[in-house]
Amino acid sequence: MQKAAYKTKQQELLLSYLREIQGQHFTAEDVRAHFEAKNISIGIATIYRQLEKLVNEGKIQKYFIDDHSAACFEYAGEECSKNDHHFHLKCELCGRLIHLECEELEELGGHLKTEHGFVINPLRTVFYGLCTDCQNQKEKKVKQDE
Amino acid sequence: MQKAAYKTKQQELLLSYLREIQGQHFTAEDVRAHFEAKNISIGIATIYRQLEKLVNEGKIQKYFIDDHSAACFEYAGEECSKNDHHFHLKCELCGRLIHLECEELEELGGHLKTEHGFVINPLRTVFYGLCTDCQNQKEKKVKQDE
DNA sequence: TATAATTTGAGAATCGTTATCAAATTGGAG
DNA sequence: CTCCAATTTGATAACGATTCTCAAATTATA
Repeated sequence: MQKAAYKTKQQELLLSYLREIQGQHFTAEDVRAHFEAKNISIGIATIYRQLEKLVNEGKIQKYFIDDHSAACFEYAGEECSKNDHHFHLKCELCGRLIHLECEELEELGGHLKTEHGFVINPLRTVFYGLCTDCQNQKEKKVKQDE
Repeated sequence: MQKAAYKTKQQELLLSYLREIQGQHFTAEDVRAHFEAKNISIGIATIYRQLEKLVNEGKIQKYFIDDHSAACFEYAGEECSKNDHHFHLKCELCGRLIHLECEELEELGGHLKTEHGFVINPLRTVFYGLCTDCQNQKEKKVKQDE
């Protein structure tokens, strides 16, 4: 038996905010700050609860980007959230999170499945490394240090 | 100027333990528990400090596997620690962490570099998904629920 | 409008990790 | 060996993100 779901003001407020910032990454604290700035009071516990619910429903994604810092969420939109299988690249230097849609990367899933018996979850998997800009910056820095 | 490095008992104890569990994953807490069991007292702060130092020296690797749970370390051995570029698969159901050495996966690095200008860091990147065993278990469970 | 189910939110609790700082240890120099 | 300065240790406090608790508020329903 499913729990009956009660609709609340807080849930609606959150959803409408998500639509506003569609495609952007945000933390629970970002949400809290947004509503505080608008003089709307929503408890942080409620925010975490609702975000978790939305994650479980597949409506938003949750990423663990930085070591032990805040979890990062993303609302990709009503339609694409379930079918959109893009991967994420995270630059370890500038912190940028890059969306990546790539056939070759999708093939990777097939390879892991057939050769290693592992079914990858693109919603959860993040590739860490250096983006183009930061590679250049790093080179410069190394030269400076020499 | 480099800080002079003083050798301490605690450092030696830690290193010899690392050699014991070479290739296995462990947390700071695991280390503490190990020494407690042997009635050797090493402060948790020291363990964290030494592990961090070894990470910076490239002697051990640090992984962020589970959401906000403890960081996971690994000592791959004196020789190979720097060249060893294996990836990790993490099963979201049973929590198992799987080492994966795979040429095709190494090619992935080349592709990301040439096509997307992104240099991947295998030490940091973890593939999430389901291992073979858990795929089967999950199927069973789904059937049960129907 | 009364009732029961559900959600909220303030604040406490948790947990891994880092910071603090006095006390202990280390490695040289004399 | 002994003294000294540099470094490391460890108990404990602090931290920050998140979860828990539970009474009060809100919601759907009869």
